[in-house]
Amino acid sequence: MNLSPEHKALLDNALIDSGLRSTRQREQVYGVIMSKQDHPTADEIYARAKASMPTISLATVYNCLETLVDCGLVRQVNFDREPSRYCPNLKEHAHFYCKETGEVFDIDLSGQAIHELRRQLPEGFEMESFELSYHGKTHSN
Amino acid sequence: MNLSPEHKALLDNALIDSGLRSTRQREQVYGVIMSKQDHPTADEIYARAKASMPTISLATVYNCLETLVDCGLVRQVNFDREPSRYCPNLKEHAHFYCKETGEVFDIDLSGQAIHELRRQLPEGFEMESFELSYHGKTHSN
DNA sequence: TTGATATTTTGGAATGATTCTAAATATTAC
DNA sequence: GTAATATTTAGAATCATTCCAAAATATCAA
Repeated sequence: MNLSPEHKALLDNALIDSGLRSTRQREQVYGVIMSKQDHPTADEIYARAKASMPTISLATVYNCLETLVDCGLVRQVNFDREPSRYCPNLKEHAHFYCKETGEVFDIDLSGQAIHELRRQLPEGFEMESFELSYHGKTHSN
Repeated sequence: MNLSPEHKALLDNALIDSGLRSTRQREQVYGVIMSKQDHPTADEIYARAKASMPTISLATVYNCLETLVDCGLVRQVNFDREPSRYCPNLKEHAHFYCKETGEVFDIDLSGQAIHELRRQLPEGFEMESFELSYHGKTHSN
């Protein structure tokens, strides 16, 4: 729900650019993702979306998520073969997965680090994107 | 099949260290993975293993793969939510996934790059492993 | 060897995230 | 408003993987 005017405009423009329609459900799903800085699964997004739109279906949540990812408004993040998670942070960044709690944290990457990553690719490999995930534990202090 | 004596010893030691038994099936599956420098899925490993052990079952292939991964003899590699692949290369390295052909390539990482990756983690994040995968296209020349 | 015991293998059923389907509904352009 | 098109929906289907319980095998001690 409560999508800020900026996000609403961002969404509408992205949809129009892709020749897609603006719908209540797409707004709702986008709103759910933008309104909390975490990494929910489709099920979690479904639960949050239903809170203020009780008729939305899980299939629609999946449809909307695919649309949002394709439009570049949301990032899909996978850890091993666990259910996909969705990330509102569009900056080039990495993720840290805590084995103890299952929590996921965004990790900022320095320009130097990103440069170094690109540097590793030999001739003939044309990178379009990369995914970097750390696994481990977090100290609670 | 045809597991080299070195690999056979490696496997047996690793199994004993973990309190597990050496079986024909574990040897077979390990042999299949070590005998070709690629990134097969469980299905592909099953097909290759059956060629010289027609009675092996898919469930056993999955069991053996889990064992080998747990023993640290083989790496499990995931791209998005595609079927898991298995990698004989135990060096710390990255993967390049070609969107056009579906091929997977090992990418060596310099010590500097690995150091830079570790450097990105703030206080309180204790890394145990990382996964880095590049997506893009490969020039064929 | 020969059991006795624990582990492993096996085929088939179960699971669970995701995708598909086809009908109902909403959005857009005129 | 109406026609044309896109989207939503509930439920069925998919498919990689895991679970199950029975049969086979490996290990160990005598």
